[in-house]
Amino acid sequence: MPARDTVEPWNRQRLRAGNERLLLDRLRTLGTASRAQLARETGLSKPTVSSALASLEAAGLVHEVGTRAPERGRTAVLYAPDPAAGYALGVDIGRGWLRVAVVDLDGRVVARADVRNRARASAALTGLVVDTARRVIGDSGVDPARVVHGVIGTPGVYDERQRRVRYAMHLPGWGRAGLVDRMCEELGVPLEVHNDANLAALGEYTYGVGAGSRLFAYILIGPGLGMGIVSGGRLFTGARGLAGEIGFLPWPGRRGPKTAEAGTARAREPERLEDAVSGTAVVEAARSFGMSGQLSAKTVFDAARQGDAAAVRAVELEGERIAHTVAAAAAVLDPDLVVLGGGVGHSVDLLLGPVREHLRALTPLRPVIAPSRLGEDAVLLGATATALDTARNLVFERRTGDA
Amino acid sequence: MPARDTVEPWNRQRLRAGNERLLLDRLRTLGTASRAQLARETGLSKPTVSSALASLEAAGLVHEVGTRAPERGRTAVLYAPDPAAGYALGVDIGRGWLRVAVVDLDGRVVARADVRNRARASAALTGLVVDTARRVIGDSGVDPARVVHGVIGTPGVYDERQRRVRYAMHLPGWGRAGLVDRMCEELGVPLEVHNDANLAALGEYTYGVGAGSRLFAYILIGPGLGMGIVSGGRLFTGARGLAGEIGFLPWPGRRGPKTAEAGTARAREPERLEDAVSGTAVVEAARSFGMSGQLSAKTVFDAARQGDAAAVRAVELEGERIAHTVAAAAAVLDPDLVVLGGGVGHSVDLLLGPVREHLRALTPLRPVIAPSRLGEDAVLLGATATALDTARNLVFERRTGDA
DNA sequence: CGATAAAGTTAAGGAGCCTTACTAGAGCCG
DNA sequence: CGGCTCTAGTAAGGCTCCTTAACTTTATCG
Repeated sequence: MPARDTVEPWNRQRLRAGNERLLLDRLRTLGTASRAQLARETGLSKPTVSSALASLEAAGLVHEVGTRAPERGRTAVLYAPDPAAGYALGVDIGRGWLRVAVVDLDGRVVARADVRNRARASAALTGLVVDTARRVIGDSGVDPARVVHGVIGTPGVYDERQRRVRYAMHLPGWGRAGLVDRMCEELGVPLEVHNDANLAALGEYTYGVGAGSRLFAYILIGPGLGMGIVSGGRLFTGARGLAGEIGFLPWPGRRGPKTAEAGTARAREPERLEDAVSGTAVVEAARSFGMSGQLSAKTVFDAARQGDAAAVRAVELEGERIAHTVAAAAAVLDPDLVVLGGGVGHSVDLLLGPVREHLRALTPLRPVIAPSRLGEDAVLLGATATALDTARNLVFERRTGDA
Repeated sequence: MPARDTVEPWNRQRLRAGNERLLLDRLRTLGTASRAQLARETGLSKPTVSSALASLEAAGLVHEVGTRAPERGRTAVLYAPDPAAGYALGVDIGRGWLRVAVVDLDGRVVARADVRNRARASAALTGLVVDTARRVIGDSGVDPARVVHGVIGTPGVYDERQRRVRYAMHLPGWGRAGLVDRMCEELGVPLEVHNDANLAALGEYTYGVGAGSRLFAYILIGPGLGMGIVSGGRLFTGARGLAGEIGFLPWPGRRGPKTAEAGTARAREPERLEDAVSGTAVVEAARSFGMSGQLSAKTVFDAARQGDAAAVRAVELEGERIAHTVAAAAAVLDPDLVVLGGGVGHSVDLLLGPVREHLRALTPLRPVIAPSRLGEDAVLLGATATALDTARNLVFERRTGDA
C-alpha cells in the first residue's frame, strides 16, 4: 500500500516535540502517572521524561496531581494532563432542536444548553446559534479565549469552496454562503461543519456502543436518512464527503431493475429510499394501513407497542426497508457493527426483530445490529469529540508560543 | 478523529532512519537527483544529505548514475535508487490462467509467465504455482535470495487464523488449510494472499486509470463478481476483509423488498446478484433471449457488436444490472471513479452506454465510469505493486544488517 | 583571466538523548 | 534504631547527528 505519511524532515526540534507528544498522549490514556512509570511505558529514559514533562508543565499542559506510594520505596509524584488548558465547542443543529455544549480537554461537559429551533430563516438560525453558544460559554465560567475550536453538526454536506452547506433540505435558508464564516467571526472561535450522521457515528464510536469496532456504520433515521462510517477510528467520507448518503440507494420503489422493461411501476411506493425509510415514511405507511388522526413516528411506534394491527404492519414494513439498507451497506463495507439511531432510536427494540429476520432472507452477511446508546445526544457528542481532537492538537502546537 | 499512529519513542537512531527513509522516498519519486537538490527539497542541510546518502550507498540501496551540468557552476553528481537491491514476486491465480511476474524495486517487470491453469486439485495447483515461480525467477537471472516478498491474488478471502482461503468457489481444492504456508516454504519467499478484486483495484490505482483518485472502486466482472476499493491510496478492506463482496448485494431477483409481501417472486431471475452480473449470466441472458449454440461472454459481446438482436438485449440487461451495482456502491462510498474490469473488460465499450443511461434513472450520484486500462493484467500488477511496497520496506529495514 | 554561481566538503557548535552514578525517601528487618 | 533494599528522581558526561558557516571545487560568462 503506497502513500507515505510524513514529508517533513526530522530535526531535533521535531524529535523533542514528538516525544513530548508521546508523553502527553500516554498521560491522557493513563489518566495519571509518575515519571518513572512513563519512562517504563514509553521506552524513553528517566532524564528525558523528566525534562520533557517539565516543558509540558511550563506550558500549562500538565501538572502534579498528588503522590502514590509503591509497595516499597520512595513515593512517586503523579502527573496528569490539565483539562483546563483549553476547551472545545460542540453544536448540533437539528430541525427541531439546537444543542450546544462546551467540553474541557478531558472531554467532560462543563456547560450545555438544548433549545428549540424555531428559526425559519438563515439570519434567525445563525443568531440563535451564536447567542446560545455565547450563553453556554458564559455559563461555563470559562474564559472565551480558551475555547480554541468548535464543530457544528448539521444535515447536508459543507462545501469548503462555496463556503456553504449543501443538501440540507430540512433547514430553511441554511444553504446560503458565508453563514459559517460569519458565525465563526462573531464567536471568535474557529468552526468546522460536518454532516450530522457522520458526527453521530463518531460520537457513538467514542462514547457509545461503537468503541473498539474496526469498521462500524451508524444509520441515522430521523426526518432524513443518513449513514456515518467509522473505519479504524477515523471518519470515512468518500471522495467528496458524500459517503453514507444512503438516501440515494437504488430502491425498487423508484424503478426496479426489472420493472424497467415491463414498465410496471407500482403506485404507492415512495420514489426514493430516503422517503421510504425516514420517520415520516412510518407515518405514511401507518396511514395507508388504516391508522388515522394526528400521527407522528412516535405515536405509531407507541400504537404498535400496544398491539395496533396497522401500526404493527407499518413497523414491520419499516424493519424490512431498514434491512434492505443494512444489507447494501454490509455487502459494500463489511462492518462488524451497525448501529441504528436518530429519531427512531427510542423504538429500536421494536425494529430489531423484523430487521434481523429480513436480513436473513436478504444476505448471508450479517453484522451485529445494535441500538444507539447515546440516543439524541449522539450528534452533539460526536461534535464535541471531533472538536476536542482538534483542540488538543491546537493547544499542544501553541505550547511554545504564549502560556 | 482519534487514533494516533506512532507509539514508539523517537531516539537518535530513529531520527537518522527517518531521514534516510525520507531521502530514499524522495529519490524514488524524483527518479534521480543531486545531493544539493535533495537538500533543497527535503529541508535537510547539505552535510546531512551527504552523510545519509553515503550510508544508503554503503547499504547498496542507492548509487551514482552520472552527472548533470547546471546552467552555471560545478556539475552535480546524480544519485538514484538501485532497482536491483531487491525483487518482488506477483502471482495471479485465476480460474483459467496462472500469471507470475518478478519486478525490481523500480517496479519494472524483469520476467513473467502466463500459463493455463488446468489444475483440478490443491496439490496440482500449488505445484504449478511453485514450479512457475521458480522458472520465472530463473528466467530473470536474479539471485533467488534477493526476491524478498511475494503477493498472491486469488478469488476469495485469506483467513489468517485458519491459514486458508475462504469463499473461493471457482478453484477446486484451493480452500485447504496450510497451502500457502507450504508454497512459502518451498519457494523460500514470504508470501501474502489477497483478494483478486482488491489487487486489481490497487493495480489500476498504481499503474492505470485510477491514479490520483481519492476514492475509487474497481468492479471485477469475470466468472464471479467482486469489487476492490482504494481510499486515499490504501486498500479499504472492511472489518473482516469482506468489503466489496458485492455479490451479496440485495437483489430484487432474490426476494425484492416488495415481493416479500405479495409473494410474487419472478421465475427466471437469478437468485444472487453475483449470478446475475457475472460473465456466465450474460450467456444465460442471451440464451433466454433466443441465442443458441456454443456461447461464451465473448461470443455474445461479439454478436452484439454485429447487431444480433438477442445479444444486444443481453448486453443491455447486463448494463442495467451493472448500473444497479454501481448505484449501490456510489451511495455508500461516494467514489470519484468507478472502473469496470475483468473478463468483460474487452467489451466495456458496449456496456458504458447502457450503464450510464440506467444510472441516470437510478440515482443522482454519478461517479465517472471508465474501462480498465490494464485489462487482464490488473490483478497481477496489483500483486506486484503490493509486494513491491513490502519489499521496499524490507530492504530498507535490513540495510544495517548485512549488505 | 577574474567574477559569479552552484555543488559539495570541512569544521565548529549545539540540541537532545542515553548511560552511569548518585541522592532522596520509604518500608522492612535484625 | 540503624542498616538494608527498593523505588523515584537528579546530575554529569558522553554520544549521535543536525545545523551553520566558511571553504574548496568546478563550471560559465564577460
